[in-house]
Amino acid sequence: MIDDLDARLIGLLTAEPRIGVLECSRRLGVARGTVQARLDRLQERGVIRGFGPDVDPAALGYQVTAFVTLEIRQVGGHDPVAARLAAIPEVIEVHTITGGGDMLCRIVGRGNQDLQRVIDLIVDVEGVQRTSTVIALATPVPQRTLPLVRAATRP
Amino acid sequence: MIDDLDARLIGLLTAEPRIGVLECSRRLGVARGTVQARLDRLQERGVIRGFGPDVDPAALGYQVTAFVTLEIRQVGGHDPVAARLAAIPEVIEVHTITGGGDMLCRIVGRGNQDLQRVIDLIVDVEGVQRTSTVIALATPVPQRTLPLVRAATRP
DNA sequence: GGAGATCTGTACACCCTGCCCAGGGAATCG
DNA sequence: CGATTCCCTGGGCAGGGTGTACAGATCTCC
Repeated sequence: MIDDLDARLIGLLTAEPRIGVLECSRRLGVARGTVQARLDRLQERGVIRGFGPDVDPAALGYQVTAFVTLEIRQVGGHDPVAARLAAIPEVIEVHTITGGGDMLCRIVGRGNQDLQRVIDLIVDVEGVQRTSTVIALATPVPQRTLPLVRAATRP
Repeated sequence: MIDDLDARLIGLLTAEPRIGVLECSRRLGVARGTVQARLDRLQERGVIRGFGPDVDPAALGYQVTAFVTLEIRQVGGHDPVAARLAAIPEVIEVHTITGGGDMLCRIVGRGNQDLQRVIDLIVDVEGVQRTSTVIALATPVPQRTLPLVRAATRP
């Protein structure tokens, strides 16, 4: 599925995204063309989705993160609700889920008070019946995929 | 906080991460030095954390995502638990939270059966008392920050 | 043992990057 | 109001990276 060289390449790019293909080849001890081919294939296969800028909401003033579990009215299905949620900028991510709730959203706000405003926006969404919110106080493990990449490596 | 030009720049880089500074300046209709300066400042201020490769766990074989709420034993605090969770590659993200539970983790697995293995690993973590898992069935809104960037723009 | 895939080393043309500078606005401050 | 400061522009320069192609050496799997 993934190679040791691939894993090291991803690790290197994660640690220092600014370096180019040539520098990668030097650090990894392989030819430049190899790095280029690997990168192309990783992107082709979808392992690497892209190199988009990693924006920090906190630096934008959105310093509070919360997770909202939604119960929605069964008629109409999830899609219309998801579409309306997507129209709210502070809604960062939406999943449909198993279990007690129907959907799980990650949202952000400029503060606890602002968070209330966002939650109100969500409650007002057509089809949403009940919400339950937990606030993220700290993030001991920020989002990461590197350990996964290493774990997925089969030499 | 953030400028319209900044927002357009981030939007452009999100849409086409491969383009360089010069191409950005052409598309935005500003001087190259300006783009360079903006980018530097955005990174300096932490708005852009970096340009790391965006790895898709699904393409690595981890096709199931789930959210696990943990209750932990109060003695000892969160940190030791977080450290042990961080040692599990399939644990992608950990937050401490308000409300019924104490921690919220995002985890992935190669399938529902593999997910059970990961959950067992978490249950076995010293200090974890109870867990409650919801599986993500679909992701109508994948993680995004662009709308936030636009919302944060003050001209 | 052979076919197909992959890596290496190299070469070439192009143009992008990082950096610096002088000048012109525009906004802020006293 | 004048002065200061900040930011953008347009330009130039040196250096090196990128995309691409190709032949030969290895490797791998059937």
